[in-house]
Amino acid sequence: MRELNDPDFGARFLVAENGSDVLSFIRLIKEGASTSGILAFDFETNALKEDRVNPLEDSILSCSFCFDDKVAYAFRLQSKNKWLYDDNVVNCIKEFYEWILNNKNIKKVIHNLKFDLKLVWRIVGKYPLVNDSSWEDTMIMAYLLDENNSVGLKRLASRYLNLDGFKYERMVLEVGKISNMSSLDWYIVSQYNCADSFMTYKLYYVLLDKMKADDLFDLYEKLCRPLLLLLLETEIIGFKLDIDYLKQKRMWYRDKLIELEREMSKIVGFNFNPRSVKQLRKVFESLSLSGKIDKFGKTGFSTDKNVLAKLSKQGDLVFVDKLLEFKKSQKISEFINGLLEKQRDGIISTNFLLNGTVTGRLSSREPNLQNLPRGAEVRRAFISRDGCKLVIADFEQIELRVASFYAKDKTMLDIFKSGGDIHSRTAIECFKLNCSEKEVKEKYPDLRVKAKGVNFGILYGLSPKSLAEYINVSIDDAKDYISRYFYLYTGIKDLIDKTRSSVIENEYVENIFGRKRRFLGLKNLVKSKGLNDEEVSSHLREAFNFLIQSTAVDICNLSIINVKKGVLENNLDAKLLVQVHDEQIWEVVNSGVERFCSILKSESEEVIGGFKTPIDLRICNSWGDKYAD
DNA sequence: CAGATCACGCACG
DNA sequence: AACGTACGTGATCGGA
Repeated sequence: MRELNDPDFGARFLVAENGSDVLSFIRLIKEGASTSGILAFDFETNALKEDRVNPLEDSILSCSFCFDDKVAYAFRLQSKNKWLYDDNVVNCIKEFYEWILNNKNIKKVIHNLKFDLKLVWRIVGKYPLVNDSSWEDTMIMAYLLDENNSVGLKRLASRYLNLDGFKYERMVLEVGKISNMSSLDWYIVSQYNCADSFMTYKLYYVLLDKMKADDLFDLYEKLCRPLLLLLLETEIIGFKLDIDYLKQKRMWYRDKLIELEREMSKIVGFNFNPRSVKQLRKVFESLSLSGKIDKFGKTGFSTDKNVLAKLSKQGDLVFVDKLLEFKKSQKISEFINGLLEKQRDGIISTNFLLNGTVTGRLSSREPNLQNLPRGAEVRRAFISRDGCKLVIADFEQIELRVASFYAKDKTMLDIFKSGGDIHSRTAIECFKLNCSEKEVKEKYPDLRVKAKGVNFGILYGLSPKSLAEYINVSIDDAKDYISRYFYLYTGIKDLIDKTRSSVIENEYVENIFGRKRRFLGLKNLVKSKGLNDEEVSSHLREAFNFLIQSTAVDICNLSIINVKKGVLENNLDAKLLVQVHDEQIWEVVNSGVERFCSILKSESEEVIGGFKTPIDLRICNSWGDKYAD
């Protein structure tokens, strides 16, 4: 055993040097954690740089533990995915992690919970479920307290604890000069590891107090923590892919892109790379098309698909259409290639971030499963495992419903209550249509689409100018439409005004679940620059949109948690595979599908008492089935 | 010459 | 610019 004390931290950092040290550490930690009721822990893996880390594959180098503010323990685990100890010690280590998993009387505190629990899963093959309240994530706690700043452990330590965790990072980098931890001096890594679990331990109490003071504890306990554990399962099990289909499509698109490239070169008269904006501009010039483009970026005129679509409308331009086709195929093939690269044994697993947005939405990374192209082309590859179905649920127009809920707008509430068509109703009012709601869809489908744009645009805080551009009318007409909209839905207008004045006064907005979006310094900004300043109005738009977007997504996520709890209570086998904001996909064993669907309905459609949020529910074999009409 | 960074474009709700 | 995201590609630039 070696002692690497840190006077700045005021703590002892103890490092095991052999198997018997490990065994005695385990005894001490069990004893200490049982007494204090809390255990912070942290793993180091072989990748130091955040963007290269993969907890399902990287080597698990070491772990550290801290159960009071005096001492932290660290011991090594593996090197190149091989255990460093004999079987007896390895078994004790595994048993120790099982003990941690099973002991619900001890609070386990981790910075970035899902990451470390994936490593635990690799070691013992188990993970905690949604209803286990003995796990805490300081990263998510910090995020709820301050969505505007970094939630990195070192930054938090300096912000909240006045500790310089960065010094260890500097030491590690100094010794290593590279980002691969496995080649580093072990004692430096251990010190670093100890510092992490020590800081996590200390941070927990500080953040807990702050959360309670800020009324965020409920949101954390009822939503964030269960969601973390639920998504842990989602990420561990992954989504099954039809690999043969994807490989076939990859080939098909490879040929198609080459062919399109050839055809375009022939028209233009020289070879060029259609993926390059710079080369594309030259091509446009040589075809005398550049003069018709009125959209510009920092480096020249735009060649994006909207520009191309405009050009295409002006005349019969084979080249432009081929380029549009090329861009679309190029994009799809990027998705296909990405999936094939990242899948393992036919399973694709994403990483959901709970702190990836300022609105409480999740984000999805490596790969992003929340932005797959609509339609069956790519989504057809996402299939259920043998003996299972996919149950796909979509909340219908949840953001507009949330707006009507806050606004208590009678007109809008009535439309939703009676199952009316909100877009048609808006179209009638804005465009002075003289027909019934039902007739709009048939008689004026294009106006209904525009009204849909208005409905969503209002939630984003759209201006007359942008509306004018969007639906191609004069700014005066757009102004007229907007005032008609607000005349029809008076409550929405009031809600927007109320939200604006309240965010200026308080410098934050808060939704019904207590989630906050903070705008520090807004009051002074308004004072010095006025309400029409671009920065100010952008904050005000964001504030209103936050209220709607955050509430909608909190409802969706709470429904997921309720459904999963119902699944466990009823002993069903159903696992969430992916969440795309207002869409959830579950994998359900055939025999339980019917019961599952009724649980899903009952747990989703009234998350807030008295406020209905209906869902559209489908039973599918693949994600693409949704689009097969 | 590998790697970081920017600009662009585009996929989703 | 009408809110919130992730990411692949090409071009460019400066340091090993």
